[in-house]
Order: sequence, then structure tokens, then C-alpha cells
Amino acid sequence: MEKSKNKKNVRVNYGLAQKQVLANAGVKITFLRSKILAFAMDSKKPFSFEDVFLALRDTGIHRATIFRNLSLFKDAQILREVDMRQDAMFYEIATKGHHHHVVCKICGCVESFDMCGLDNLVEEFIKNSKEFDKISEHSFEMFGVCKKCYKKK
Amino acid sequence: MEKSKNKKNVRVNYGLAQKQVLANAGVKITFLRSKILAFAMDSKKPFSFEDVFLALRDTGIHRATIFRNLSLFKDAQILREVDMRQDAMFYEIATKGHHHHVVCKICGCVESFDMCGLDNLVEEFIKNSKEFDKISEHSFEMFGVCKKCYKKK
DNA sequence: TGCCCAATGCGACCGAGTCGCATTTGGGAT
DNA sequence: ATCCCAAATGCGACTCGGTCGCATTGGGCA
Ligand SMILES: [Zn+2]
Ligand SMILES: [Zn+2]
Ligand SMILES: [Zn+2]
Ligand SMILES: [Zn+2]
Repeated sequence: MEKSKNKKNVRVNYGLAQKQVLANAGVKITFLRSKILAFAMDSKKPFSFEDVFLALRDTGIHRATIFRNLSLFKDAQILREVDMRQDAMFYEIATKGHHHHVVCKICGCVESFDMCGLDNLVEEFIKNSKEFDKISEHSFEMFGVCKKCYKKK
Repeated sequence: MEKSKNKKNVRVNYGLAQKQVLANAGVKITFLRSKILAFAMDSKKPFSFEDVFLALRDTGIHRATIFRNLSLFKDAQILREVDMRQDAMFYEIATKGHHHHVVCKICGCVESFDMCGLDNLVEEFIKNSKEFDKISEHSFEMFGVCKKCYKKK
């Protein structure tokens, strides 16, 4: 796979899909951004800074660059943050649509569900609220022990 | 107000309610623990390390002591952690029973609701889950802009 | 009252995330 | 293709929440 390090006359493959997404979001296309985005698009579950860092360590990418781009992608609505109750923040592709997770309290594995079913309940909360007229977002994360971890005990 | 610093023959008021709670949880009773717990019991909403530190700064309490005791109280089921999507972790009295919050995205103010109404939905998720048999906890946090902040714009 | 171990103070340390600055690079204009 | 400049990156210092090990203090009990 091509690397941007090769000094001159290099035709870098930025990836078609990633290029599309970045251009569409009005974000300048660079080698590292397309790499980070490619990783994000391939990932089957929410990922952390650490995951990106490990995946791209052979490019010599700097930590700050990853943080800056994750933050940029979040602002550009390319990624969204997911709170997994771990030390670090997790991310996932924002186009995946609203959904929720079940997280294993032991191994940290994640199962995603596209269903939500919370709109009625949110309405209920607003009706009873003294201080809020409108609720624009919600997070609903479930926690348990996955089948694999349960067997191991 | 009494301080434990006064050298000798000081009758320190540990607070009846706090003493009860600590003894009940099998936790040794000290001046600072009763102060932290008193603050926690008085607090109308989830509080952070910072809140405790400010409230007790006149006692000269050390940062590490607060962290250690918040952690201890969590393990002893006196407090529970609440994730408010801020930098720092928040806490609230664990006996307050299961409930949920609406958090203002601007000023960070919080409204609590004793209702849950998610048990059915959680059941639904378990039925559809491939990797989990049982969900032991869930978090459900809502986010919006409070009436006060909305007016200011 | 005095003893012993747990609680505290203290300061070094850690790791996630940020910032300012020097260097490099993407991409539009020529 | 080349030039050029703003924007992206590397770099390392810094901030801040939180932890740790060790020396000192003070609860609780005999
Ligand atoms: Zn597991
Ligand atoms: Zn939902
Ligand atoms: Zn507000
Ligand atoms: Zn609930």
C-alpha cells in the first residue's frame, strides 16, 4: 500500500468512498484523514483513539493529529461520540443512524441495535419537566455480561 | 464550626445521619468522611469532585482524600456514579433509587426524574440479542437546552 | 489511657487530551 | 507542471482528572 512518505512523484490512493465523504462534508482531503476515515468505515463497532493509533502506527501518525481529526469529524457530522463507560471516548460513523448499544462489562464487546423506541418516553419526560421544553438528544446504553464471558466463569 | 485540627479534647460533631449511613455500610467514621457525606446528602443534584473540593476547602482536605472516599463510597454502595458527559465524573446518593436525568447542553443544569419506564424496552432488546442473555444495568440520559438558557439567546 | 492499623497529607506520577509553533502538504490559480 | 499560501501535521510542552507509595495522624477499642 502506498505511503505519503515516498518522496516524490507518488500517486497516493486516497480511497474513493472516503474522498467522497470528506468532500461532501466540506473537509480537506489528506492522506491521514482518508486513512482514519477508512478505518472508521471498516470498523464493525465503536472505536477509540487507541484503536486508530494502533491501526495507523506504521504511518508514523502523531497522537495530536488523530485527536484533531476525530474532533473535526465529529463537528463535521462524519463521526459521532459514543459513551461506552470506559476511560476513553469512542466513535462511530454518524450516518449509521440513531441506535443503541449493549456493552459487556467484562470484555467490552458491543452489540448494536437499530431499534430505539424511546420517542414516546422522551415525550413523557418533556411533559413532566419544569425546566425543559425540548429534548434534542438522548443516550441509552445497556450493560451486562456477554454469553462468552458468562461461560468462562 | 468544629474542625478536627484543634489539637486536643475536641468533641467533633460527626452528624447523626451520616454516622448512621457510614456505620451501616461498614465504613469507618472519620471527620472528613462525614463532611463529604453531609455534602452529598445535602446536594440537590449530582456533584463532582470539584464541588466537594470547593465545599470543604476550609478544612484543608487533600485532593487524593476526596477521590479515595468517593471511590470508597461507590464501592460501599453509598454513592453511585453518574455520567453527565462533562470532563469529570459525577456522583449522587445511591439510595435515591433508579432514575434518569435531563442535562442542559449549555449551562449543565440537571433535572431528575424518578420514573424509568424502560424495563419493557430492555426486555425487548434481550429477546433480539444474539450475544447477551441478561442486561443488568442501563443508563438513559437526555440532553437539551433549559428554559433559562433558551431565553438568553 | 495507650496501642495499632486505617485514614490522611503529601507530592510524584500517569494518561487523555490540548495548544502554540515550526515545517510540510493539498489544491486552486497561473 | 509549477507556484504559492492557507491549512494540516509533527512536535513537545502543558493542563487536568485521577492514582500511588510512603510518612504521619487519628479512630476505635481493650
Ligand atoms: Zn464479554
Ligand atoms: Zn434512541
Ligand atoms: Zn441551561
Ligand atoms: Zn431506567
